Amino acid sequence: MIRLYDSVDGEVRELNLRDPGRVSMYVCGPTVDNLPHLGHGRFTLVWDVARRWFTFRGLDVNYVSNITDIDDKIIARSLQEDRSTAEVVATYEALWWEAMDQLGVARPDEAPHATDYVPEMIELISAFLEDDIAYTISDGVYLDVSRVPDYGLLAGQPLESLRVGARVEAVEEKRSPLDFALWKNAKAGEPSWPAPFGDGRPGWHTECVVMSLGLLGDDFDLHCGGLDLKFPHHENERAQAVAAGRVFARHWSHNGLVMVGGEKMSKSLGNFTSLTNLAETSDPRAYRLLVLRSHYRSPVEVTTATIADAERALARLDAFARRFELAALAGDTLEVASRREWIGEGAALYEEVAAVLDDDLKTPLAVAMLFDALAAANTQADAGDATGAQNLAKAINALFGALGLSLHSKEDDVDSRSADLVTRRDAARGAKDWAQADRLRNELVTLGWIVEDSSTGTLIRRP
RNA sequence: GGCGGCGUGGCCGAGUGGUUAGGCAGGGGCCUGCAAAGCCCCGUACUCCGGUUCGAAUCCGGACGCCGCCUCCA
Repeated sequence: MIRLYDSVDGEVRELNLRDPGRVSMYVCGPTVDNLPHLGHGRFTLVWDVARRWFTFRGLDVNYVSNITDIDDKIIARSLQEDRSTAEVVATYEALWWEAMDQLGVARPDEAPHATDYVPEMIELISAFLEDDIAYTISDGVYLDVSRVPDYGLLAGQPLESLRVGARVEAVEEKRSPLDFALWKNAKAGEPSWPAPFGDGRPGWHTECVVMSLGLLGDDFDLHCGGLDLKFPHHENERAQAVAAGRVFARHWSHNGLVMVGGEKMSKSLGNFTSLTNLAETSDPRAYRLLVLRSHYRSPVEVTTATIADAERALARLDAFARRFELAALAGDTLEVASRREWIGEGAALYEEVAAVLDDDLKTPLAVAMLFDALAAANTQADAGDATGAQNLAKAINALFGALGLSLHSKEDDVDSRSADLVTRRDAARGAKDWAQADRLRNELVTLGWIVEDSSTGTLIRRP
């Protein structure tokens, strides 16, 4: 039984699935108008972990996450870069998937593009106009939120208090400042699609409702995204579904934001670090570990210091993997618990970790338990209980793998010159010729190796 | 102004009515020819003021500070 916080109820409750054993989840994806930043990294990591965990527990997960490929920002970028919106989209979408691969975020089962769903959006908007739920003004078509029962459900506020808080009205013709654009009339030089209510392009809130319902069907299980999308984006998605008489998401879940210097990281504040830059300056697994060590709903401060902290913790995990010769897990294939062996203390560990992860994905607790288990396995091995330690180590590896974190004990390619130096050093050490052994060690260090002595002789690895 | 959330040891970051979260850093020890790496051990913290309680960092009230959303944002 999986329990998860629901953003509408404001409490943790059992994940009540439409079809038992199957999870349909929709995660609001990026607008590809710029380099993906750490905030995007967090939401993709958080929901990747959720997906992996559900799968690990034997649920059949259908994971859909969109790519927004038409939007004001994309148009602005195409003007700025003096090339077509299609080229802008191609560039930044490629960078997006590259960043996802580097983070070890598994590809969604489906990654729909907004522009592939324009006919469906037009159909929906036409129906709204027919029912007078939407209205046309000079620059486009808007949804009349007063026609939507329970508008404000996600915001946790009634329509009236939202209206009071609404900021400067951009379009005075709107009936209410809260009414939002379903369709934006085409301007010269902008991409547009023909529609009975005028050529133009879809508003942001319309694509997600069409794609989520289209691919997952009515009453799908889980709608996820960053906390900053809760209102108005998700509110407006839901408003359209309700207005169309469709049953929308059974559960809503939102991840906390990435903070930098106490402020939210965002495109609009311009205080972002790109994932591309992160991958260049650190082991991408460090960010996953950092994300796992904070609860998904909490804000997390990401700095070079906290990333470096995670990298050092990772070094310890890697050393553990080397000691127990653990297989590298957590690739593109999602792990499933039933395919692994759980023996002795490993089985007990799995029970404990599963209990906290099933309960609102308490990854920080799970990670703490895994570190405790790591120390226990080391102690057992030191005491000579190789079998017990190995069982525990395998479980630890499998559970980190379940969360998408690979403890890789990868072998570095050793060139013949280095291999020769290793052989000669072992010979020198055998002959207790310490001066020669130290000289050979220095040579290896100069070649960029970390040199370690072991019971089987000199070991070298890359930093 | 409305709604939501937060304030924990040097840093990051969990959790909880009374037993050490965990990681990193730091200290000690083991191993080692010396190193390196690794392993083991060590921290008694919870913004402030009241209250409830045998007992609160954990519950309640208040204060102060901070953050998010109400505008595009993951």
